[in-house]
Amino acid sequence: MTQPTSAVKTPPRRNDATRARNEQAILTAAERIFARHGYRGASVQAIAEAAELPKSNVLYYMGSKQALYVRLLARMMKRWNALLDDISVEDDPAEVLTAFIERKMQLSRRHPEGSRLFAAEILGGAPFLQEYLHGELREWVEGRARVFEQWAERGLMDPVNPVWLIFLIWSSTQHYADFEAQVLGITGKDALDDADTEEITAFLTRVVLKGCGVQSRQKAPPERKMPSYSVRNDA
Amino acid sequence: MTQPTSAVKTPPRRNDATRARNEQAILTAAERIFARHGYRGASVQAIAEAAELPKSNVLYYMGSKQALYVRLLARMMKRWNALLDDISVEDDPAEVLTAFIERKMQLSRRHPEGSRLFAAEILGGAPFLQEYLHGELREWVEGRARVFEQWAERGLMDPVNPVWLIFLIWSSTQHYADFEAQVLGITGKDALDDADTEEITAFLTRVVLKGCGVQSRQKAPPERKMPSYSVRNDA
DNA sequence: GTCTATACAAGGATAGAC
DNA sequence: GTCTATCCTTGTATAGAC
Repeated sequence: MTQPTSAVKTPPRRNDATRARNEQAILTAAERIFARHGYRGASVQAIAEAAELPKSNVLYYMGSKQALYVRLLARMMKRWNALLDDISVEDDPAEVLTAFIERKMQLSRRHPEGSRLFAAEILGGAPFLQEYLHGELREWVEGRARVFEQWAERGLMDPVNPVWLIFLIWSSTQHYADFEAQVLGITGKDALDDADTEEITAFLTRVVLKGCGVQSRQKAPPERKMPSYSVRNDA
Repeated sequence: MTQPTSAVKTPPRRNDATRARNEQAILTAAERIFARHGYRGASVQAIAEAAELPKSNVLYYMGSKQALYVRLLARMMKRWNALLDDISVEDDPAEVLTAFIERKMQLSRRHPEGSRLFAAEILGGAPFLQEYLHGELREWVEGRARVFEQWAERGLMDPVNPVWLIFLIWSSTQHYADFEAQVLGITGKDALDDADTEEITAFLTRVVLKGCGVQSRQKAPPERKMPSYSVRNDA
């Protein structure tokens, strides 16, 4: 960014690719280390080793440990915001809630480290995310909550507290990323595959929709392929 | 333990009370610090300051940072086990699930720091709890799962995957301790009071029971006081 | 632009004074 | 039994060699 595009002296040339590659390696490694040990517990040394780079290289690229951490948090918030599209009273409750649960599950599944990074930040009292939680996110929740209330008034779902409902969806989906170690320990699996994820998504969708008495205003109820699991899936 | 009960020379006498008081202070302080920063991120220094004792005093009483941490984990597992009573097919599904959700909420509410300590441990890959997760806890889950399955066979509830159901209850209740910072940020509250906790418990009970088609084999359905919240409870 | 060498604070743990 | 002083490691960050 600081370099003119067509400088007379072009010393950094093939280094652009190196830089991009190194930055990527650092970000990926750091997300894992921060997720695992929290901000304080993570050491630049450990991040550097995971990225297979010298320690000072990490600081050279990222400026400081804190800058790196904040950058990762921002990246995760960006991913998060990407699936927070607007909804209106006119939308179909069943469809909206189904899509909500599905996307949230996918986010946790695609970015488990980022998910845990976020969790660790909140667990520690959210020192870097106070503003976000009290501002942007709160407004988003209130907007959705108002729509849920209107649906309830129109008899499209039970009159449940919409905020608790949002928390229910967040927590139950987030669980599979944040508590992965527990999930794997109990199920005896090495990892959850796509089939597991689909089954869990179907289960959560079913319970939430039925539990809140959500009506589909379209044709058939959107109850996805009946999640009556066929075989017990432990070790 | 190393001291004979009736030694001729009884040098430690009035110190017993001091010791008990100091140990208690350390355990309370350490639980908070470990919960907030994880095992690595927590420093003995910070724990000592929170307990208002010199650093080496903490190590003197507890032996080492790791011993202190393990002790706190064990204490939390003990609290946890205390509410894991046995159930049988003969029990009433609605009652059992209601009690389950209620107790789990109470545990998170009474011991939020312990709850977060546990969460941080799992988030970090559960290095100290591998055995517990793969052994004791797994067996407990399997036992309960079998009962849920039998209930489903008898038509007392829908044939949902019992393991996902247990995870749903764990995650949705745990959320209010672990993600407290987020919950407070979004609701605009300073803290959740007893009324909030009761309302949330009622909401979760309702959604889970209804969502899983749980039948009460007794008289009236155990739907606790209808949780149709009356007033929006944000700031 | 990259990395080795180093500065200086904070980490866990212990020896020894009181 | 308690706490000060100290050891050695590890932490973040930077200066300067290449």
